[in-house]
Amino acid sequence: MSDVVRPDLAAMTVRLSRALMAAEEPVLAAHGITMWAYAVLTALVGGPASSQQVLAERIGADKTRIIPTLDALQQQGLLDRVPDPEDRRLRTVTITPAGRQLQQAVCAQIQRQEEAMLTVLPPARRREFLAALQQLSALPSADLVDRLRGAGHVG
Amino acid sequence: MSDVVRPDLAAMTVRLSRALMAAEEPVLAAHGITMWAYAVLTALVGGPASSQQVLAERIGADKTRIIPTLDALQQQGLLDRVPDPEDRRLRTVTITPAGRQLQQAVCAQIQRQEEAMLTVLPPARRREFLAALQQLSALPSADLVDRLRGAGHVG
DNA sequence: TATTGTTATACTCTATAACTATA
DNA sequence: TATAGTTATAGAGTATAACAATA
Repeated sequence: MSDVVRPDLAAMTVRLSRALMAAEEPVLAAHGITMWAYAVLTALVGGPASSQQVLAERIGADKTRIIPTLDALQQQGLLDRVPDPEDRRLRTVTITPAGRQLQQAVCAQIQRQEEAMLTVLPPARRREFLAALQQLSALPSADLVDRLRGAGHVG
Repeated sequence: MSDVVRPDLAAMTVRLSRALMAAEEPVLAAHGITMWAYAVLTALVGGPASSQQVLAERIGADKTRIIPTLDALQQQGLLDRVPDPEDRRLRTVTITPAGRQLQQAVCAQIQRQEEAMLTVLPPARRREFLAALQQLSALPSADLVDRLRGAGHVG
């Protein structure tokens, strides 16, 4: 199994990620939002965040890092920050209809681009690639790390 | 085709990349080299680089960015920089036997970790995932960008 | 003059640590 | 006292531009 020569996974995924992000940039710019803003909106599509910290963790960011982004999005009317009546330290973050609409528009355009790239892959391979990617990236971070660290006990 | 809901490719690959890089760090540190140093050594395994600029481009870096890395690797006896006799502006960069040995050791350890992670995938899916990743990351950057930008003219 | 390797500077991004308010 | 949100500061990482050597 290990005598098959291949580049490291990290090298390949980083390379791919860079190309994908570079392709996203003009789309995002055309809609007047940043990559982080898009990440925030996408995280809110599935439902409100009970606090800004929870929201930050959900997108792999620090709580301090998303504050300017939240300010901008709120000013643009794309999300709301409402103090939690039960604990006024917390702010529930909710996407607005305008925010949802923008996210959907950007998402559709980005995924259209991605599909164009994926046409290089034969249909079956493309299907399995997407499934594998979803499966791996759906793992909790801790699980991913554990699996990576646990090399040697390969069953 | 486009009514299948999935996260953006970039979101998934970036997430994966971060986990993979985090797992590589302790391995690299244990061998006394950085991520960029490992990238340089890996790029040289297949053969010498005709110039530092060529080498930099091969790993997606700027020519100025890898100079401290090259200094360190040379001092560690892991690569050689030899002025090209035909054009003394150029420096041919070659990996040394020690460098090759180190790269192989690190690579083996990293890929053992990666294999452990990939065991979550059914065998067929894992095979297609690796094949797809190699196919996509083997595309020249320009091709990748073109394919991404060219959404709509899907042939 | 144009290009490689090098260095130095400026800029962006990120992480850390204080500060305010609520509990 | 502990925690959420905020702000400010410091640090790492990156990009840009200038410089010396060679063509």
